[in-house]
Amino acid sequence: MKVLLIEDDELLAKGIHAALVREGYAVDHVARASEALAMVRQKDAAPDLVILDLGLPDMDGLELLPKLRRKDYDRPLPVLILTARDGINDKVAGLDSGGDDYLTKPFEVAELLARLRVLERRAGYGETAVIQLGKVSLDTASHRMQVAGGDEVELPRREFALLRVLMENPGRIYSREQLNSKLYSWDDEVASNAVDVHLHNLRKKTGSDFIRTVRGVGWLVEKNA
Amino acid sequence: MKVLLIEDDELLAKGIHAALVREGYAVDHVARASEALAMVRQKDAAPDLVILDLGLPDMDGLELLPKLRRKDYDRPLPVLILTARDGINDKVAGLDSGGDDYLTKPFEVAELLARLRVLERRAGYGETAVIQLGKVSLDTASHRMQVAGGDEVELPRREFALLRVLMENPGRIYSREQLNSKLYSWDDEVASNAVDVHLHNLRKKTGSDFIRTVRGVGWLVEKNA
DNA sequence: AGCAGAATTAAGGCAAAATTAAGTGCTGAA
DNA sequence: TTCAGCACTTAATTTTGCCTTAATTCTGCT
Repeated sequence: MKVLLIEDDELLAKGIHAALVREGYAVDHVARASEALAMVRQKDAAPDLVILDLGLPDMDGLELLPKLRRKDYDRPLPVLILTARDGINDKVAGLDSGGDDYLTKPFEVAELLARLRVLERRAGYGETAVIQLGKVSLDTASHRMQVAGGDEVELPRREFALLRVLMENPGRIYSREQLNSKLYSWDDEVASNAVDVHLHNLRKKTGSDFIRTVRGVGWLVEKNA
Repeated sequence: MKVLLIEDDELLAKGIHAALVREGYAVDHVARASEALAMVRQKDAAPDLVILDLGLPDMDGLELLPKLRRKDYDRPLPVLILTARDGINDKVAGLDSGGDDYLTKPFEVAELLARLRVLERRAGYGETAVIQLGKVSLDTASHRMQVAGGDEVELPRREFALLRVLMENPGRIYSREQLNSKLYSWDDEVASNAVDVHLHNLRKKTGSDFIRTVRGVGWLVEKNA
């Protein structure tokens, strides 16, 4: 699930960015309306959701909004609008009909995440309970995995967490440290090759070519097959 | 299934509370709107249904209604509204669209229970009164269970509540904390392995492979067989 | 060849879950 | 009102199987 974050306040952007990444979203961040339009027009890398802060330097946010939406999408592109708590609210509220939502600053990060989930659902991204990549599919509700017509296998906690991270962002390389921090809470960091072992055990189940190694950098699963 | 009862008449509240508990619901009871909002915001222990008496001391019930709903992001939160038989009815009826229901005082407890079941069903908890999964079927009205041509057994309250939660969302894993919050109300939280014991007793009746364990995560029943 | 990073393997510790049994309280019947 | 029986909780004990550790082998790169 790719999110385009349009926000010119560096600090705020950083915070939101971090929270989104932690939730497993892929995030593109831009600070100007023109860049935003460019991102939206990309063929294959277009975002699935937009978070738009009104009050950008180069264009009025409300002006940008219809342009974001106007593209020839197969889906409506849902926009979560961030706005200060003042008169602008009224205008924004009027826009709400479009399948978008808005949030007044200041807000809790948890609420932002919740609203995003609602938007996703409304836009027809059914609960992404099953991630399917190549011959491997992973059911995130039941923690079970299936390989190309084989039996369903239940994955233990850590293996599931690991595979989920990799499959939720196919094509992205995760370093050993990143995987460690995804699997372990900060206060129980692990001082050995536990991740390697879990990777090994996963590969026994997925087939050895599903998780690729990039020596010296990290691991990934391919975006397509 | 956890119900939040918002009612300032002590006597009435007591009666409803008892009836609900007898049915196997976990009940949280509050007398003021502010407390109600606090309950709804709880992460894992949020209620699944609300019974709201209009005419609270600290806030107009109709005012409270949208606030209740707004706070629940993941599912629509169904509300059963209790109201006196007078002019207010009209307004309430107008609100009905939201998937809620209302009941005019005085009413029979049996009717209240029936309406609750309707609300549950409408909110997508159980399609039907009988949930059937593999060789096990559960009648949510009579609390009876049947396994593959065996005899019908009546389940005790807690076992019923537990099995119901699991069977209403097959394929989904419930953690120990989640099950606890579904079975017990706030002021009665249990500090031991009661859930484990009920699971054990259920498995004696359903067969040991019907409820599956995901170690370190929780329990589930299979979506299909 | 040598080295660093990655893969493999096996074993032991340990936390989570299952099990059992006993005790408490409630309910309904005599 | 008392008593019997059931449901439920508590607590202690056993069992299970995941996770980590650590030692060793393998691989690709310089």
